[in-house]
Amino acid sequence: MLYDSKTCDKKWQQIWEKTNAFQIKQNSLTTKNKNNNYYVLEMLPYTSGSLHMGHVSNYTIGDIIARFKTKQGLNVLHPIGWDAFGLPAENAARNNGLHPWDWTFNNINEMKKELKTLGFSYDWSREIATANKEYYIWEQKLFIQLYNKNIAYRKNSKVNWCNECKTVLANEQVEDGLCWRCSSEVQISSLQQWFLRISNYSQELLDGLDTLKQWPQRVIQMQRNWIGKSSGANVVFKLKNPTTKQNITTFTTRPDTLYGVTFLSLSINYKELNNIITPEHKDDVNQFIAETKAENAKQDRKEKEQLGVFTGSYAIHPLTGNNIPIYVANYVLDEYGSGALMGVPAHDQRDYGFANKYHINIVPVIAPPNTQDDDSYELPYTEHGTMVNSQQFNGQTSQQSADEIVRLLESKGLGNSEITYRLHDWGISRQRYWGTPIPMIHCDSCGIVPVALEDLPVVLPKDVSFEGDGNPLDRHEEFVNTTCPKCQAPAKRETDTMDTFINSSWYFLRYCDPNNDQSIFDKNAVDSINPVDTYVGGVEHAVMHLLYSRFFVRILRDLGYLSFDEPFKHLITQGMVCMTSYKCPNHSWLYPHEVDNDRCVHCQSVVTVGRAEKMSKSKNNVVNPKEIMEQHGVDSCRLFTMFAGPVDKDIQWSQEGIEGMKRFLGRVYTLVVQNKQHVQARKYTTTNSEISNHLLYHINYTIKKVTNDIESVAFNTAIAAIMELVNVLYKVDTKTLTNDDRKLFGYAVHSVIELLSPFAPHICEELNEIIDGHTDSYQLICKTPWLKYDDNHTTRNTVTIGVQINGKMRSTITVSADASEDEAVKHARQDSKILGYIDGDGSTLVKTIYIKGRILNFIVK
RNA sequence: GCCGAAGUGGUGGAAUUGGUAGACACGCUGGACUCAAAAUCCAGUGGUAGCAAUACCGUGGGGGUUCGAUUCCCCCCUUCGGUACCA
Repeated sequence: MLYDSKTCDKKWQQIWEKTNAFQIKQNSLTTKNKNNNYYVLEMLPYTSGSLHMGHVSNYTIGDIIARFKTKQGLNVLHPIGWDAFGLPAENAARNNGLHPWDWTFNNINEMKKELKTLGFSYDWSREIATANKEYYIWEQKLFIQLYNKNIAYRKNSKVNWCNECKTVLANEQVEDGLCWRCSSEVQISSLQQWFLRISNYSQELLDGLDTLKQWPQRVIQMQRNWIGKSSGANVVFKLKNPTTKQNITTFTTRPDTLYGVTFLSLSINYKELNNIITPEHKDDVNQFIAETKAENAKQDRKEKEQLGVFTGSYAIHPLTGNNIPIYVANYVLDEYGSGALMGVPAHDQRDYGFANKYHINIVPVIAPPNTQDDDSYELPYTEHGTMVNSQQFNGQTSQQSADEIVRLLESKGLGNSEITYRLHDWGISRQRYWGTPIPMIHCDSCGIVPVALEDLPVVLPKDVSFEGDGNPLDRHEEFVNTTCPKCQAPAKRETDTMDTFINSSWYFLRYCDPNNDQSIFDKNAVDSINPVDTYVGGVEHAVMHLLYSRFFVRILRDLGYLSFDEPFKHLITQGMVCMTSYKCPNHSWLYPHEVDNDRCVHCQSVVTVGRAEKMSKSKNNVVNPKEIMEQHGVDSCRLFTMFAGPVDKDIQWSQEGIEGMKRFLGRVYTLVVQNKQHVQARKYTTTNSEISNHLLYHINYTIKKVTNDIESVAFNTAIAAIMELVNVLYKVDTKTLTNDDRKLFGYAVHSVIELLSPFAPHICEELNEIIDGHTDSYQLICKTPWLKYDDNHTTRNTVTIGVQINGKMRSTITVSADASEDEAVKHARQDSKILGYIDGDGSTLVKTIYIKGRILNFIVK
């Protein structure tokens, strides 16, 4: 190895920093420059303590694009910051006695140091941390505006409650229905909490998905299903012996199946339930409810058997007047629809199972199309078809009948058409310390009153105690006790803080104007470079973070802060970095370096080698980026994570793999340094010699391939193409070349550095300096323009195509790229193997299929 | 459970959108260089049979469409991500 990655990495990182190579000028963020501005963003890191390989791969993807777009002449914004609020900081405080503030900012310092040794092209002057009051003041101001517009509101909602710890538990803190800390049983209790009306935007968030042409289809699909629009109808069932004035309203997406309703089922929390159960069924139903609640608290997501119990009451079918038994069932959701379902066992899988179990009637009302009267068909039949057993609708198609049945119900006042969404309002209250304080005050006489704007920010106090139960803010007298802004009477401050997803729903806008202390951000600056052109992050954020950000941009738009609809134009979701785990029978999980030849280095026991899975500290299957950088250099590591596979797939860490990358970089270094004179004398010329044509093809083909592959985020194949070019250049014997061809060869070698520079920026800067450092025109390679290609030289003149007999590969022929079918057939007929099949005994050629440049297929009989 | 993905040699992966399966790497084998090793360079490398030419098999499993399927359709298996208070 001729070059020393350690000193080289550091040298260029310092030069980039000293020359402010990646800072973008604030005055360039004006809508006049919109076409020349480009925004590359990676999801902001949570301040967990140290970087892991997932971060490295995430930020490398963004960095490659940022460097590529810069070389293409665009004005690139590439910022970084910290997602600093959240539960883990509070857990650290309880476990280690470290204040969340200290824990978080120590972590930021450490991670920042590590990030800087990776040489990413960040504009560090725009760094933000969401736990700073300069950041969260704007969330508080916004919250008050949303409260005044009735987008923020309070309602009762359920939480996991641990009676032992006297605290609300996150879902993550509940294990098998038990508190993770004290293992006591978790209760579900109800609290007044703050919500944002994201449901007002359900339809718009759904429609917006159609405009996101550069998002992965799977993410679009997940969001679409998450919003979960269904069109259908409300159907009202009156009670047979009314014990309450309330009718039961059910929601159905299939009003066409109404005549097949043979039971109703209610959720265990149905509000009128007590009035519906008959006295003789009370004990059964109450026992069932208790069992179901216990079962639900377990939170395992295994398949649960559909269970129910009869209430003793009957409803009246709105069209037939039949008696319909009413059940309570464990599979009815109370958040969706009205908490009541109409059961149509003949045409719904779940209802069918339920009816069979409890011996309820099954009445088919839709037959598959073209079914004869005496045909039998399998139930449940869930498709559309022809109406049967449905009075005047018999014989019609079910699609047509659906509308007519709804109209009939409407005329009787027993139903209406309705659109529902699965998406429900966003609960943003957290009964926790480490978050943005919700700027509200509870006054005995005035009720809920927003904090006066001039009193913002409501600063999160530092002097809190984590000894004791619940939210530390509740015990902070100074914080809690305040005066009502309206009547000046003593009042209590809201102690709930905001969900951290709020912090990450708008940070990308603040980067555009991070130091503004007059306003959340300058509208012109934000409009000049948004939506974010390329956004890179994990697919685990497909729904929540990415949906909340889309919601926030719409809120801000409607308040006049910006003038676009969608936050992210192109979304790249990257996979996880995985690693094999090793377990020793005596020493539990081992680090990779504790394993030698599948044996534990401590006790020589044979270790269990697990499948590669997400790197996690608990399994010791982690590699520390810091050590890798020191051992192998930044560029090898970047190259490995990008070469290991497509960016959106999980990659498996491998020691051998990174050594291979190091070897490749060594080859590049040697190639350039050994041919220094030719590269310095480089010139793009053509002499029409064989070698000249050969080089021209490879130069232009590779530039085109790498350019297109970066545009389509296929970094693994881009790197492979550069490797191929390097292999080709190694085979050239420069001694036999003419002077002109040698200059072209120099150009080819130089193009390797240019093309590789977004991927391996440090070594390419070094080589660029070795070649051109002494010249007047020298500039950093991160600033030199991206290479152009000549499309006349990106394809070969001759191609080798396959020759098939009846679709089976039998031979290949080499013909000119645009050879006609006749020419190709003529060539193939000179091949004795082929000839044997075509003109062999008893075989006749019946058809020839020729696809230019691809395949020649003879069909013989 | 529900929603969304993935499955190709010993390994990671490639395959211009239905057209030569295995590019590029890792590993392995052999060779060159060396007193030797490392490093480097060169060559070979899907499986089975064969000295070879070649033949057959082969993209998680089973079926289908097609002259031709890793690619399109149906069924199944396994693994992973999300599931609204982890971020």
